[in-house]
Amino acid sequence: MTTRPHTGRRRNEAAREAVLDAAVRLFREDPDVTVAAIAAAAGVGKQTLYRWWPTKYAILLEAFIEMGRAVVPEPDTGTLDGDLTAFLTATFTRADEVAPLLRTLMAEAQRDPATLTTLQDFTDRRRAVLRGLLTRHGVGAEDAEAVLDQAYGVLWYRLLLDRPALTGEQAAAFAQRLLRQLKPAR
Amino acid sequence: MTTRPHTGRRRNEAAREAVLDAAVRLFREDPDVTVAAIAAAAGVGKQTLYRWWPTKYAILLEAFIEMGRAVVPEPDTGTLDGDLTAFLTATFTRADEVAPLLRTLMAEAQRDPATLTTLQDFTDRRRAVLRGLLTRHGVGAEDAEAVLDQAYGVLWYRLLLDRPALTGEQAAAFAQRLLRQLKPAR
DNA sequence: TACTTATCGAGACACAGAGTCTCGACAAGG
DNA sequence: CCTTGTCGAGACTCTGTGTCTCGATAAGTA
Repeated sequence: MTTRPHTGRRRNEAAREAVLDAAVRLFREDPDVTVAAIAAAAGVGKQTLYRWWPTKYAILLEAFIEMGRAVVPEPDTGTLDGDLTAFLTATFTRADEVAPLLRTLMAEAQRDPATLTTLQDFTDRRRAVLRGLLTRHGVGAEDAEAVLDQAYGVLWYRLLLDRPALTGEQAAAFAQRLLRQLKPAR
Repeated sequence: MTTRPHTGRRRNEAAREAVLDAAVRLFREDPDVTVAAIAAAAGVGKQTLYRWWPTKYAILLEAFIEMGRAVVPEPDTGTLDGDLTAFLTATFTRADEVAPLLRTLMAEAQRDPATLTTLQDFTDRRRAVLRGLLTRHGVGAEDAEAVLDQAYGVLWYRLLLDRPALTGEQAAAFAQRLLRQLKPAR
Protein backbone atom coordinates (compact mmCIF):
# COMPACT_ATOMS: atom_id res chain seq x y z
CA MET A 1 0.00 0.00 0.00
CA THR A 2 1.55 3.23 -1.15
CA THR A 3 0.93 6.36 0.89
CA ARG A 4 -1.27 8.86 -0.85
CA PRO A 5 0.47 12.17 -1.41
CA HIS A 6 -0.59 14.88 1.00
CA THR A 7 -3.35 17.23 -0.05
CA GLY A 8 -5.11 20.14 1.64
CA ARG A 9 -3.95 22.86 3.96
CA ARG A 10 -0.79 22.09 5.92
CA ARG A 11 -0.32 22.16 9.65
CA ASN A 12 0.31 25.62 11.06
CA GLU A 13 3.78 25.44 12.63
CA ALA A 14 3.36 28.82 14.35
CA ALA A 15 0.21 27.56 16.05
CA ARG A 16 2.01 24.40 17.17
CA GLU A 17 4.78 26.40 18.79
CA ALA A 18 2.33 28.80 20.40
CA VAL A 19 0.51 25.84 21.96
CA LEU A 20 3.69 24.22 23.30
CA ASP A 21 4.78 27.57 24.64
CA ALA A 22 1.48 28.33 26.33
CA ALA A 23 1.30 24.83 27.82
CA VAL A 24 4.73 25.10 29.44
CA ARG A 25 4.00 28.56 30.74
CA LEU A 26 0.60 27.74 32.19
CA PHE A 27 1.50 24.31 33.58
CA ARG A 28 4.37 25.91 35.44
CA GLU A 29 1.97 27.89 37.60
CA ASP A 30 -0.96 25.51 37.77
CA PRO A 31 -0.85 21.73 37.34
CA ASP A 32 -4.59 21.80 36.73
CA VAL A 33 -4.79 24.18 33.80
CA THR A 34 -7.73 23.49 31.56
CA VAL A 35 -7.48 22.64 27.89
CA ALA A 36 -9.60 25.68 27.13
CA ALA A 37 -7.14 27.94 28.96
CA ILE A 38 -4.20 26.59 26.99
CA ALA A 39 -6.07 27.04 23.72
CA ALA A 40 -7.06 30.59 24.64
CA ALA A 41 -3.53 31.53 25.72
CA ALA A 42 -2.17 30.17 22.45
CA GLY A 43 -4.85 31.97 20.43
CA VAL A 44 -6.06 28.66 19.04
CA GLY A 45 -9.28 26.68 18.91
CA LYS A 46 -9.74 23.71 21.21
CA GLN A 47 -10.20 21.40 18.26
CA THR A 48 -6.71 22.25 17.03
CA LEU A 49 -5.34 20.86 20.27
CA TYR A 50 -7.36 17.69 20.11
CA ARG A 51 -6.44 17.24 16.45
CA TRP A 52 -2.75 16.89 17.27
CA TRP A 53 -2.54 15.75 20.88
CA PRO A 54 -4.63 13.22 22.81
CA THR A 55 -4.44 15.09 26.15
CA LYS A 56 -3.02 18.29 27.59
CA TYR A 57 -0.28 16.26 29.22
CA ALA A 58 0.85 15.00 25.83
CA ILE A 59 1.33 18.64 24.86
CA LEU A 60 3.42 19.30 27.94
CA LEU A 61 5.43 16.14 27.38
CA GLU A 62 6.20 17.05 23.77
CA ALA A 63 7.22 20.57 24.76
CA PHE A 64 9.36 19.26 27.57
CA ILE A 65 11.18 16.74 25.40
CA GLU A 66 11.95 19.45 22.85
CA MET A 67 13.25 21.70 25.63
CA GLY A 68 15.39 18.93 27.06
CA ARG A 69 17.07 18.19 23.76
CA ALA A 70 19.22 21.29 24.17
CA VAL A 71 20.16 20.71 27.79
CA VAL A 72 22.00 17.41 28.03
CA PRO A 73 25.29 17.96 29.85
CA GLU A 74 28.01 15.57 28.73
CA PRO A 75 31.21 16.56 30.52
CA ASP A 76 34.62 15.27 29.48
CA THR A 77 37.22 16.22 32.06
CA GLY A 78 39.33 13.12 31.53
CA THR A 79 38.64 11.43 34.85
CA LEU A 80 35.67 9.47 36.15
CA ASP A 81 35.65 11.57 39.28
CA GLY A 82 35.60 14.85 37.38
CA ASP A 83 33.00 13.76 34.83
CA LEU A 84 30.61 12.30 37.38
CA THR A 85 30.88 15.32 39.64
CA ALA A 86 30.27 17.69 36.76
CA PHE A 87 27.31 15.67 35.53
CA LEU A 88 25.60 15.39 38.89
CA THR A 89 26.13 19.02 39.91
CA ALA A 90 24.76 20.18 36.57
CA THR A 91 21.80 17.80 36.72
CA PHE A 92 20.79 18.55 40.30
CA THR A 93 21.24 22.30 40.21
CA ARG A 94 19.20 22.57 37.02
CA ALA A 95 16.39 20.45 38.39
CA ASP A 96 14.62 23.29 40.13
CA GLU A 97 13.69 25.17 36.96
CA VAL A 98 11.78 22.25 35.52
CA ALA A 99 10.60 20.80 38.80
CA PRO A 100 6.91 21.75 38.47
CA LEU A 101 6.75 20.32 34.97
CA LEU A 102 8.41 17.06 35.95
CA ARG A 103 6.12 16.71 38.93
CA THR A 104 3.04 17.17 36.78
CA LEU A 105 4.27 14.66 34.21
CA MET A 106 5.15 12.04 36.80
CA ALA A 107 1.77 12.47 38.44
CA GLU A 108 -0.04 11.98 35.14
CA ALA A 109 2.13 8.94 34.36
CA GLN A 110 0.58 7.23 37.37
CA ARG A 111 -2.86 7.25 35.78
CA ASP A 112 -2.21 7.26 32.05
CA PRO A 113 -0.19 4.36 30.58
CA ALA A 114 0.69 6.31 27.43
CA THR A 115 2.22 9.13 29.47
CA LEU A 116 4.09 6.57 31.56
CA THR A 117 5.59 4.96 28.45
CA THR A 118 6.76 8.26 27.03
CA LEU A 119 8.17 9.34 30.38
CA GLN A 120 9.98 6.01 30.67
CA ASP A 121 11.51 6.64 27.26
CA PHE A 122 12.59 10.07 28.40
CA THR A 123 14.20 8.83 31.61
CA ASP A 124 15.82 5.96 29.72
CA ARG A 125 17.52 8.44 27.42
CA ARG A 126 18.83 10.40 30.41
CA ARG A 127 20.07 7.19 31.98
CA ALA A 128 21.83 6.30 28.74
CA VAL A 129 23.86 9.50 28.85
CA LEU A 130 25.10 8.88 32.39
CA ARG A 131 25.60 5.19 31.63
CA GLY A 132 27.80 6.12 28.68
CA LEU A 133 29.85 8.36 30.94
CA LEU A 134 30.36 5.55 33.44
CA THR A 135 31.20 2.76 31.02
CA ARG A 136 33.55 5.07 29.16
CA HIS A 137 35.61 5.11 32.32
CA GLY A 138 35.50 1.36 32.76
CA VAL A 139 32.70 1.05 35.31
CA GLY A 140 31.11 -2.40 35.14
CA ALA A 141 27.50 -2.91 34.06
CA GLU A 142 26.22 -3.93 37.48
CA ASP A 143 27.89 -0.99 39.18
CA ALA A 144 26.67 1.38 36.51
CA GLU A 145 23.01 0.35 36.80
CA ALA A 146 23.15 0.71 40.57
CA VAL A 147 24.63 4.20 40.28
CA LEU A 148 21.97 5.17 37.74
CA ASP A 149 19.18 4.03 40.04
CA GLN A 150 20.63 5.88 42.98
CA ALA A 151 21.44 9.12 41.19
CA TYR A 152 18.08 9.49 39.46
CA GLY A 153 16.31 7.92 42.40
CA VAL A 154 17.48 10.64 44.75
CA LEU A 155 16.74 13.31 42.16
CA TRP A 156 13.12 12.26 41.67
CA TYR A 157 12.53 11.39 45.32
CA ARG A 158 13.44 14.86 46.53
CA LEU A 159 11.67 16.47 43.62
CA LEU A 160 8.36 14.71 44.18
CA LEU A 161 8.35 15.18 47.94
CA ASP A 162 9.09 18.86 47.40
CA ARG A 163 12.43 18.74 49.14
CA PRO A 164 15.06 21.23 47.92
CA ALA A 165 17.29 19.87 45.17
CA LEU A 166 20.88 19.15 46.11
CA THR A 167 23.20 22.13 45.96
CA GLY A 168 26.41 22.00 43.98
CA GLU A 169 28.40 21.02 47.07
CA GLN A 170 25.90 18.36 48.07
CA ALA A 171 25.86 16.94 44.55
CA ALA A 172 29.65 16.78 44.53
CA ALA A 173 29.64 14.97 47.86
CA PHE A 174 27.03 12.61 46.47
CA ALA A 175 29.32 11.84 43.54
CA GLN A 176 32.10 10.91 45.97
CA ARG A 177 29.73 8.55 47.78
CA LEU A 178 28.74 6.83 44.59
CA LEU A 179 32.37 6.38 43.57
CA ARG A 180 33.22 4.96 46.98
CA GLN A 181 30.69 2.18 46.63
CA LEU A 182 31.92 0.84 43.29
CA LYS A 183 33.10 -2.76 43.34
CA PRO A 184 36.72 -2.67 44.60
CA ALA A 185 37.51 -5.32 41.97
CA ARG A 186 37.63 -2.87 39.09
CA MET B 1 -13.36 28.64 75.81
CA THR B 2 -14.44 25.26 77.17
CA THR B 3 -15.46 22.58 74.69
CA ARG B 4 -19.15 21.84 74.79
CA PRO B 5 -19.89 18.19 75.66
CA HIS B 6 -20.85 16.09 72.70
CA THR B 7 -24.51 15.64 71.92
CA GLY B 8 -26.42 13.84 69.23
CA ARG B 9 -25.82 10.58 67.41
CA ARG B 10 -22.22 9.35 67.42
CA ARG B 11 -20.09 8.49 64.44
CA ASN B 12 -20.67 5.01 63.07
CA GLU B 13 -17.36 3.17 63.45
CA ALA B 14 -18.51 0.28 61.28
CA ALA B 15 -19.27 2.68 58.45
CA ARG B 16 -15.85 4.28 58.81
CA GLU B 17 -14.10 0.95 58.51
CA ALA B 18 -16.28 -0.09 55.58
CA VAL B 19 -15.31 3.11 53.77
CA LEU B 20 -11.58 2.69 54.38
CA ASP B 21 -11.85 -0.92 53.30
CA ALA B 22 -13.74 -0.14 50.13
CA ALA B 23 -11.37 2.70 49.24
CA VAL B 24 -8.29 0.51 49.49
CA ARG B 25 -9.93 -2.28 47.54
CA LEU B 26 -11.22 -0.06 44.72
CA PHE B 27 -8.16 2.20 44.47
CA ARG B 28 -6.03 -0.89 44.05
CA GLU B 29 -7.69 -1.70 40.75
CA ASP B 30 -8.46 1.79 39.48
CA PRO B 31 -6.68 5.00 40.43
CA ASP B 32 -9.67 6.92 39.09
CA VAL B 33 -12.45 5.45 41.21
CA THR B 34 -15.29 7.86 41.80
CA VAL B 35 -16.45 8.99 45.19
CA ALA B 36 -19.89 7.60 44.38
CA ALA B 37 -18.38 4.17 43.68
CA ILE B 38 -16.57 4.11 47.02
CA ALA B 39 -19.72 5.14 48.85
CA ALA B 40 -21.77 2.50 47.08
CA ALA B 41 -19.21 -0.24 47.75
CA ALA B 42 -19.16 0.70 51.41
CA GLY B 43 -22.95 0.84 51.57
CA VAL B 44 -22.81 4.44 52.62
CA GLY B 45 -24.17 7.77 51.43
CA LYS B 46 -21.87 10.22 49.66
CA GLN B 47 -22.49 12.86 52.31
CA THR B 48 -21.05 10.55 54.94
CA LEU B 49 -17.77 10.55 53.04
CA TYR B 50 -17.69 14.31 52.65
CA ARG B 51 -18.60 14.76 56.29
CA TRP B 52 -15.41 13.06 57.46
CA TRP B 53 -12.91 13.40 54.63
CA PRO B 54 -12.16 16.32 52.30
CA THR B 55 -11.34 14.14 49.26
CA LYS B 56 -11.25 10.50 48.25
CA TYR B 57 -7.45 10.59 48.49
CA ALA B 58 -7.69 11.59 52.13
CA ILE B 59 -9.67 8.41 52.68
CA LEU B 60 -7.01 6.33 50.97
CA LEU B 61 -4.27 8.07 52.89
CA GLU B 62 -5.93 7.45 56.24
CA ALA B 63 -6.51 3.80 55.37
CA PHE B 64 -2.94 3.41 54.19
CA ILE B 65 -1.44 4.94 57.31
CA GLU B 66 -3.51 2.62 59.50
CA MET B 67 -2.37 -0.34 57.43
CA GLY B 68 1.26 0.69 57.65
CA ARG B 69 1.20 0.98 61.42
CA ALA B 70 1.33 -2.80 61.69
CA VAL B 71 4.07 -3.35 59.12
CA VAL B 72 7.17 -1.50 60.30
CA PRO B 73 10.10 -3.88 60.26
CA GLU B 74 12.70 -3.07 62.91
CA PRO B 75 15.34 -5.79 62.80
CA ASP B 76 17.90 -6.27 65.54
CA THR B 77 20.53 -8.76 64.47
CA GLY B 78 23.32 -7.12 66.41
CA THR B 79 25.33 -5.82 63.47
CA LEU B 80 24.83 -2.83 61.18
CA ASP B 81 25.29 -5.07 58.16
CA GLY B 82 22.67 -7.53 59.32
CA ASP B 83 20.12 -4.93 60.36
CA LEU B 84 20.42 -2.85 57.21
CA THR B 85 20.21 -5.90 54.97
CA ALA B 86 17.16 -7.18 56.81
CA PHE B 87 15.47 -3.79 56.71
CA LEU B 88 16.04 -3.19 53.01
CA THR B 89 15.10 -6.68 51.86
CA ALA B 90 11.89 -6.50 53.89
CA THR B 91 11.08 -3.00 52.65
CA PHE B 92 11.73 -3.66 48.97
CA THR B 93 10.12 -7.07 48.73
CA ARG B 94 6.96 -5.81 50.41
CA ALA B 95 6.72 -2.77 48.18
CA ASP B 96 4.88 -4.55 45.38
CA GLU B 97 1.72 -5.20 47.40
CA VAL B 98 1.12 -1.56 48.12
CA ALA B 99 2.64 -0.19 44.91
CA PRO B 100 -0.63 0.90 43.26
CA LEU B 101 -1.72 2.73 46.39
CA LEU B 102 1.58 4.51 46.83
CA ARG B 103 1.58 5.53 43.18
CA THR B 104 -1.88 7.01 43.48
CA LEU B 105 -1.01 8.90 46.65
CA MET B 106 2.22 10.30 45.24
CA ALA B 107 0.41 11.40 42.10
CA GLU B 108 -2.24 13.21 44.12
CA ALA B 109 0.45 14.82 46.29
CA GLN B 110 1.70 16.60 43.17
CA ARG B 111 -1.53 18.57 42.85
CA ASP B 112 -2.91 18.78 46.37
CA PRO B 113 -0.74 20.45 49.05
CA ALA B 114 -2.65 18.80 51.91
CA THR B 115 -1.98 15.34 50.51
CA LEU B 116 1.66 16.27 50.00
CA THR B 117 2.01 17.33 53.63
CA THR B 118 0.48 14.14 54.95
CA LEU B 119 2.58 12.02 52.62
CA GLN B 120 5.68 13.90 53.74
CA ASP B 121 4.78 13.08 57.33
CA PHE B 122 4.36 9.45 56.39
CA THR B 123 7.71 9.23 54.60
CA ASP B 124 9.38 11.13 57.44
CA ARG B 125 8.20 8.50 59.89
CA ARG B 126 9.61 5.74 57.69
CA ARG B 127 12.88 7.60 57.41
CA ALA B 128 12.99 7.94 61.20
CA VAL B 129 12.87 4.18 61.63
CA LEU B 130 15.79 3.57 59.29
CA ARG B 131 17.64 6.55 60.72
CA GLY B 132 17.29 5.09 64.19
CA LEU B 133 18.72 1.82 62.95
CA LEU B 134 21.72 3.58 61.44
CA THR B 135 22.55 5.88 64.34
CA ARG B 136 22.13 3.01 66.77
CA HIS B 137 25.12 1.47 65.04
CA GLY B 138 27.14 4.67 65.15
CA VAL B 139 26.58 5.95 61.64
CA GLY B 140 27.09 9.72 61.47
CA ALA B 141 24.27 12.13 60.72
CA GLU B 142 25.55 13.15 57.29
CA ASP B 143 26.09 9.56 56.24
CA ALA B 144 22.72 8.56 57.58
CA GLU B 145 20.79 11.22 55.69
CA ALA B 146 22.55 10.29 52.47
CA VAL B 147 21.69 6.62 52.95
CA LEU B 148 18.06 7.51 53.67
CA ASP B 149 17.80 9.55 50.50
CA GLN B 150 19.30 6.80 48.41
CA ALA B 151 17.37 3.92 49.92
CA TYR B 152 13.95 5.55 49.68
CA GLY B 153 14.94 7.34 46.50
CA VAL B 154 15.56 4.10 44.66
CA LEU B 155 12.41 2.59 46.12
CA TRP B 156 10.14 5.39 44.92
CA TYR B 157 11.95 5.89 41.63
CA ARG B 158 11.44 2.29 40.53
CA LEU B 159 7.93 2.25 41.92
CA LEU B 160 6.77 5.34 40.08
CA LEU B 161 8.38 4.40 36.77
CA ASP B 162 6.75 0.98 37.06
CA ARG B 163 10.06 -0.87 37.22
CA PRO B 164 10.06 -4.14 39.20
CA ALA B 165 10.97 -3.71 42.86
CA LEU B 166 14.35 -5.04 43.93
CA THR B 167 14.41 -8.73 44.77
CA GLY B 168 15.79 -9.94 48.07
CA GLU B 169 19.21 -10.56 46.54
CA GLN B 170 19.27 -7.18 44.85
CA ALA B 171 18.22 -5.44 48.05
CA ALA B 172 20.99 -7.22 49.96
CA ALA B 173 23.53 -6.16 47.36
CA PHE B 174 22.18 -2.62 47.61
CA ALA B 175 22.76 -2.70 51.36
CA GLN B 176 26.38 -3.66 50.77
CA ARG B 177 26.79 -0.74 48.38
CA LEU B 178 25.40 1.70 50.90
CA LEU B 179 27.70 0.38 53.63
CA ARG B 180 30.71 0.67 51.32
CA GLN B 181 30.07 4.37 50.75
CA LEU B 182 30.02 5.38 54.41
CA LYS B 183 32.70 7.83 55.49
CA PRO B 184 35.84 5.74 56.16
CA ALA B 185 36.44 7.92 59.23
CA ARG B 186 33.97 6.11 61.42
C1' DT C 1 -8.80 29.58 -12.95
C1' DA C 2 -11.74 26.18 -10.75
C1' DC C 3 -11.84 22.12 -7.74
C1' DT C 4 -10.49 19.23 -3.91
C1' DT C 5 -8.81 18.46 0.55
C1' DA C 6 -7.33 19.41 5.24
C1' DT C 7 -6.49 22.79 8.39
C1' DC C 8 -7.81 26.97 10.91
C1' DG C 9 -10.48 29.68 15.03
C1' DA C 10 -14.75 29.67 17.29
C1' DG C 11 -18.39 28.05 19.71
C1' DA C 12 -22.32 24.87 20.80
C1' DC C 13 -23.09 20.52 22.74
C1' DA C 14 -23.27 16.07 25.48
C1' DC C 15 -21.28 13.76 29.20
C1' DA C 16 -18.96 12.53 33.62
C1' DG C 17 -17.52 13.41 38.11
C1' DA C 18 -16.97 16.58 42.25
C1' DG C 19 -19.14 18.66 45.73
C1' DT C 20 -23.55 20.71 47.97
C1' DC C 21 -28.14 20.49 49.65
C1' DT C 22 -32.26 18.42 51.37
C1' DC C 23 -35.02 14.73 53.10
C1' DG C 24 -36.94 11.47 56.53
C1' DA C 25 -35.03 8.08 59.73
C1' DC C 26 -32.30 7.07 63.64
C1' DA C 27 -29.25 7.10 67.81
C1' DA C 28 -27.53 9.30 71.98
C1' DG C 29 -27.83 12.44 75.82
C1' DG C 30 -30.51 15.97 78.69
C1' DC D 1 -39.97 13.94 75.21
C1' DC D 2 -36.77 17.19 73.22
C1' DT D 3 -32.47 18.53 71.13
C1' DT D 4 -28.61 17.42 68.47
C1' DG D 5 -25.80 15.24 65.03
C1' DT D 6 -25.29 11.22 62.13
C1' DC D 7 -27.26 7.98 58.92
C1' DG D 8 -28.49 6.41 53.73
C1' DA D 9 -30.38 8.20 49.66
C1' DG D 10 -30.93 11.03 45.95
C1' DA D 11 -31.61 15.47 43.53
C1' DC D 12 -29.02 19.25 42.19
C1' DT D 13 -25.27 22.66 40.47
C1' DC D 14 -20.93 23.39 38.52
C1' DT D 15 -16.70 22.55 36.09
C1' DG D 16 -13.87 20.41 32.78
C1' DT D 17 -13.34 16.91 28.98
C1' DG D 18 -14.01 15.64 24.56
C1' DT D 19 -17.01 15.79 20.25
C1' DC D 20 -19.31 18.05 16.64
C1' DT D 21 -20.35 21.66 13.41
C1' DC D 22 -19.59 26.00 11.12
C1' DG D 23 -17.64 29.21 7.67
C1' DA D 24 -12.99 30.69 6.36
C1' DT D 25 -8.51 29.71 4.59
C1' DA D 26 -4.32 27.57 2.63
C1' DA D 27 -2.20 24.29 -0.33
C1' DG D 28 -2.04 21.02 -4.07
C1' DT D 29 -4.25 19.45 -8.60
C1' DA D 30 -6.76 19.60 -13.05
